[in-house]
Amino acid sequence: MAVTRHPYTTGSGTRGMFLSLREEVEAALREALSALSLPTADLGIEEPPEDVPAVLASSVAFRLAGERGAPPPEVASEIAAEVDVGECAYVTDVSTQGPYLNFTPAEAYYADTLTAAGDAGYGRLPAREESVVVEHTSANPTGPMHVGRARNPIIGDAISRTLDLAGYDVSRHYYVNDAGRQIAVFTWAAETFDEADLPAPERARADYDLVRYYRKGSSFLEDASDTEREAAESEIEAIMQGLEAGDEETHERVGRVVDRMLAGMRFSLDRLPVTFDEFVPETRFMRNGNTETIATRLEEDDRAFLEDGAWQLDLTDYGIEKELVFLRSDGTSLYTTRDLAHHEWKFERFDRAVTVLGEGHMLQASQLQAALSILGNDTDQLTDVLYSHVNLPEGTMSTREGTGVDLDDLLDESIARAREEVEDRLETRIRDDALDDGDVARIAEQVGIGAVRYDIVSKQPSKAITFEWDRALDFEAQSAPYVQYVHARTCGILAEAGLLEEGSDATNDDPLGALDAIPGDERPAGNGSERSDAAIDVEGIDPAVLETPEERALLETIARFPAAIEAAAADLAPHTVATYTREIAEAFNVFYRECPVLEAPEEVREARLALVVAARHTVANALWALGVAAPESM
RNA sequence: GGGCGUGUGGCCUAGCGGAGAGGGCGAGAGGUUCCUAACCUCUAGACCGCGGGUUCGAAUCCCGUCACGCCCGCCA
Repeated sequence: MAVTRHPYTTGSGTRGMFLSLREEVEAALREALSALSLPTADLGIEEPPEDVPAVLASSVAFRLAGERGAPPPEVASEIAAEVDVGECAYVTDVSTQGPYLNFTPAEAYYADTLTAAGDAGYGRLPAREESVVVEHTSANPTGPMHVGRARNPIIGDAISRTLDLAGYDVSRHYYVNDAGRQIAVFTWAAETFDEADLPAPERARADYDLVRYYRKGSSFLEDASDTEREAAESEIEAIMQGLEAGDEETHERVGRVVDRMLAGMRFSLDRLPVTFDEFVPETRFMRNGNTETIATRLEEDDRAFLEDGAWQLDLTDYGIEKELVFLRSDGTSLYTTRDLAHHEWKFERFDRAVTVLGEGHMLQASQLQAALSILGNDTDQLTDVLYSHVNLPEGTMSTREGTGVDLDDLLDESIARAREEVEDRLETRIRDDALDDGDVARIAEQVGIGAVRYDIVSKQPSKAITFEWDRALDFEAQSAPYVQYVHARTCGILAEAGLLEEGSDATNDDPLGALDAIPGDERPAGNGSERSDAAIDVEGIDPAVLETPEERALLETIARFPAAIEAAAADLAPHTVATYTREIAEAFNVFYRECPVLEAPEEVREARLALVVAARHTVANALWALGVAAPESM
């Protein structure tokens, strides 16, 4: 019996029909080329343009034309004649179109896709025995999160989710900078200045409260007289020395301020929602002596030298002109020295480490990699994902100077605009499902937050973004609501068919409850028990009745989802998942227009309902990977 | 000055060696007695910054050049 069902399934996930198809095509093509005594190094597998009725194609004939002494189309025919798809479960035919070989999927390709995507966990790849720690955000605890760095948690969280779906064992870390001069200044300022001399906080929250002291301290140091400054500097210096020496009282003083600040900042992150498995304090690596050990080990390297009393590392061997200072002349460590200890700690606990950081840290990051290598680590374990900061039209955003847009303000504004949108549409709404105030609030939250996240995650991190309100908060097509709407539409149909409990995600007054549509930190697991779901019995369904081009195109798009996750995980490129969501949303909308579901004849109706279920799972899980809510109604 | 990154229709963006360069916004024209029109269809608009090169084939690779961004602290 030919095994056509989930041939690559292990554990709870499946790699999907598209990847299976690709492997079959590769094998069949390789075999044909061998039979013709042609090289098989480059098979030229690619996805054909939209109007070509094939799922995969090959352009090998171009490359082999010279060797074969015949024009590419002729070589293509020759190869096609040799290809045997008899053993393939998912390929039914190979044909040529000029120099191209086109592979047509078999009926089982569509049938198995419909079955696989009937699982609520569709898109989850089989578990790998590989742990990854994703470090992201790690913003200095000196003030509220602002938009300039907002790409970090959003990209970092999407990478974490995508790796998770792809089968990795993922941990999310926030590395807390609770050492160093900035924090010493902050602690000194918080203990020194009087609340009465400060402006009112912008919000009643610890981070907005405390940042006033930090800003006050910074401006004081700029404007102070020499004697005032010297007095302040000696206190700041004392804090830094205390931290370096592992002094318990200093650590507590700093900790009080940092912990409060961080607790405040976490409110902003929770709204996205972005959460962490662990907050790793930088001082841990000073207190446990590892930073000191690192410095000692570095001193022993030939590339280390002492200049002006400071220990440095010559990194020209690694193509880095700028030497790395790892011990100041006063014997204290620097950020990178501690980060070295931090990374060795990560390497001991995880197979791989991914760090999401702003482009400004690039030199720093390459110095870190070089030094890690000198210390004998395998730096292939570490990958940096760099993003370009979000700037204002008038310049950069700065916590210290108080220039910039707070993330909270952006989210508030986005939700407010989304709410206006929902209310405007209420009047012309056709669907008879009587949204109540709770629904309006829920939808505004899901759409407002989703739009911000989607806007950021859908772009390549390396591209610069200049922040403009209207552009960031555009709810028109090619934004989160476009995709979210498709999910709501699938749910609408399923609810109408009695396959979904209507409004199941909308029945609470808790403002955070709106976030439940993202199954919290529960992952698409495969049992679908965490949320209302349409149980469809795929057994009695004949997928062959799904024969219109729109149905086929939608199924083909659904079939590619696991491959899209795999590629996004391999490249650490969640924006490609966003591109995918756009494609499936488009395919669904065309299907929706052309193919009535509920009014269709019995057999077609059942099959189309199964297709809607499959589309829903795919869209929901793709949005999950991006950290964008999937509303059941809007 | 050096290093890294980015340059795709008026604006934003995908594609990063192969089939007339996809989308979206904006502009123009249509579509709803029918599962939610936050939707769909059509039209106009691009010598993929510029100049060379490699290749059967370049937006994609290489070299040069220009523009913009970031970095070049005993800061983080």
